[in-house]
Amino acid sequence: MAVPRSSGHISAAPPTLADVAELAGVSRQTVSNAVNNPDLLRADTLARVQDAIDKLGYQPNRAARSLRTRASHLIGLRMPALQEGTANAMMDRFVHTFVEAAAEAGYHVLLFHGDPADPLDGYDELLRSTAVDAFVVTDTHLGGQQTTWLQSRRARFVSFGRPWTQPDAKHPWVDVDLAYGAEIATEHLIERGHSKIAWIGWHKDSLLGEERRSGWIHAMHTHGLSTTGLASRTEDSISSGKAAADAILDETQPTALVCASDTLAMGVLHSLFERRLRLGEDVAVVGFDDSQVAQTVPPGITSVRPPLEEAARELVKALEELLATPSYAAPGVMLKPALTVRGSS
Amino acid sequence: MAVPRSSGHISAAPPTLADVAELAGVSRQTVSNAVNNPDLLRADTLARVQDAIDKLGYQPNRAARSLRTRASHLIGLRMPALQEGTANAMMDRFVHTFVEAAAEAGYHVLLFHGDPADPLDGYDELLRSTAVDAFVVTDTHLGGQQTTWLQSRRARFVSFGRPWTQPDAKHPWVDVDLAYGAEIATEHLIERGHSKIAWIGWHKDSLLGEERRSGWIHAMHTHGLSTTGLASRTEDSISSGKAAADAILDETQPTALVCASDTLAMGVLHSLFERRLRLGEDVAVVGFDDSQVAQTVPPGITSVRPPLEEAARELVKALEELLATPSYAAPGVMLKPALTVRGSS
DNA sequence: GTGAAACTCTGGATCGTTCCAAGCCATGGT
DNA sequence: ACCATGGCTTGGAACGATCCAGAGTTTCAC
Repeated sequence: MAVPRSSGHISAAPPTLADVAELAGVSRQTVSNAVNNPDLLRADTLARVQDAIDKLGYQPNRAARSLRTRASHLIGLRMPALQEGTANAMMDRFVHTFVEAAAEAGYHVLLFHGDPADPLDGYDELLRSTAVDAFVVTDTHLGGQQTTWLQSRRARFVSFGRPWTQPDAKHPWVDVDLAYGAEIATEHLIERGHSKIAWIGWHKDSLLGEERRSGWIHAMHTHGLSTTGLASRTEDSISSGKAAADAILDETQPTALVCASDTLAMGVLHSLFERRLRLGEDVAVVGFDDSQVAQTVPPGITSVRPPLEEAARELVKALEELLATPSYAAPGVMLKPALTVRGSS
Repeated sequence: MAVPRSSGHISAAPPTLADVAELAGVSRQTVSNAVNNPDLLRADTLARVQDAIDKLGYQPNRAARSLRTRASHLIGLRMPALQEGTANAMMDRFVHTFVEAAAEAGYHVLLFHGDPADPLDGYDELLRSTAVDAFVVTDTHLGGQQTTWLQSRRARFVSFGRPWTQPDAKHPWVDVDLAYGAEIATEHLIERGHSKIAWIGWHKDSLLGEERRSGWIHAMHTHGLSTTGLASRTEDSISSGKAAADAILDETQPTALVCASDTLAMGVLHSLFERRLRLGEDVAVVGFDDSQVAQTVPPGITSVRPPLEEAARELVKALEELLATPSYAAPGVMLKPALTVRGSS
């Protein structure tokens, strides 16, 4: 249009490539190259164009660029269901680092919402409208519906969580070895002199639950300790954690408990509170997730801390490769958690 | 182009408006109208076009639409700084409802990250590249930098948090009346028979802190109770909450404490834990924010619960109006919190 | 039966960017 | 002096949608 803009700084309509080109006295394409392939330009031309860009405060229009390149530089993330009344806010930490790492790689995160009852809801629309370049899927342990569906649509995605039910899945994934987590938690308690160490975990049909439980069993057996009468399986809620603790404390009188989640650990704390037992002195407790609750409850709950920051960064790395080479098939990455020791043990 | 696509369902390239038009035997514009202004079409034509749309699984390409209409249907939200070691994860609840409400209004949320040291970082790029239609600003109590800057750039935005330092600000905002929150918290304790009720709050230069404190003072004075020696001002951390509680419990021996945050309340709990005092029996405690920690710690901490869900919905409503009528100037909305009573009082 | 208004539908231009193929201009070997 | 070479730059076309002005069709009053 060649309509000269006053300053470009506070003007209502942002400057375009053509404006920059005119100011610098070059063609549109040269400006585009200056932005995307600076090494194609002669040094003096580049400098001139850069000056014009800075002067106008030019930023390429995202919609136009997306349209032409068929890439939005957006990564879709469906909001995990919010669980009130539990201790688990770890998604916060994950999302935070993910957004940060994605920004460094030139991607922004598109948060969307889907009907909690339908794990697929929301993906389709974004995919069809080419609104995002890829997805991050988070709740793979609830069954592989999302990943199989996305694969069938040839959508690009990475998952935080191994493909539990599809050993042949080819998408990149990152997960945390929580069997190992349960193992170091149990061994920590053994080192502290405990030998009657109970397990409070989730129902048998929870893949995650059985995974964690196996770590406890392995540690116990390695050290020649019996596990009979020491295991309990229940819902992931405070009240059922309390009920399980009540039962096991009455029956077997363990001196320490390993819980499959901080939520269950809080249930145990409720049981201890009622019995007027002192946490960390009369009974030791270890939780999972290293949630804010574990961090702040006096005297602090020892907890298995998943390396969410590292997981987020690994996922972004995988995404970059995936988007650079469409055929990219990464091996999954399994990360090891660490134990954060606090007053409860 | 008129290249016929095989099925449109699993094909790599999504169907376009032209594909639909060809299949339905109408022009592109007619399809566009079918999507955006269905009442302009004759009933039978509309049905025919709809059929074609369904058959091909057509969704308008977002980039193309954005380019032409200059609207991205994205709302920018800068990730609030993550505070580990505090009890405050309320942003989670807010963001969740916000994303949900925004989705209903046809908007998605673009999460971005900015240098924590620079409250403006990140906004500029998105604004210049016309990546978002508007922003939601959240931390207004840290000073009005973001809002004044956005206003000067003529950006559209709403804020969660009143314009503390600019009484003449014209953007829509929603906030929670936390002076009222402190008031009902204090009155709740008075009703339970307490009269020596201490306040543990933030430093004097914290606008939020003084706001909440005034509610406590008001309630105390209304009931003819003295506040001398009962107020304490400190950092928002567990350790300083504990220190403040230690000091005030030694000096004035209050029977109840109102804390400006759940984090401070947890500090108090640490102090009680050390002194072997029973929470809710020997000493009553009320917190702020109704965080997961307050919900889960035995026997539960009574806490002032901000209506984050309602706030998020109000903000989306304001956004819709703002984007519909650019000159829209809403009065701010002030919401009242409620008290969630638990075992700690 | 006729003209105008109302209703439907169409084709071309456009949003701002990148892709593509071709053009320009020095350089250098013959 | 000439043509090939390669580095830089250019104008036109395209991405997929909507805006706009106009064309075709129907409806209805006179």
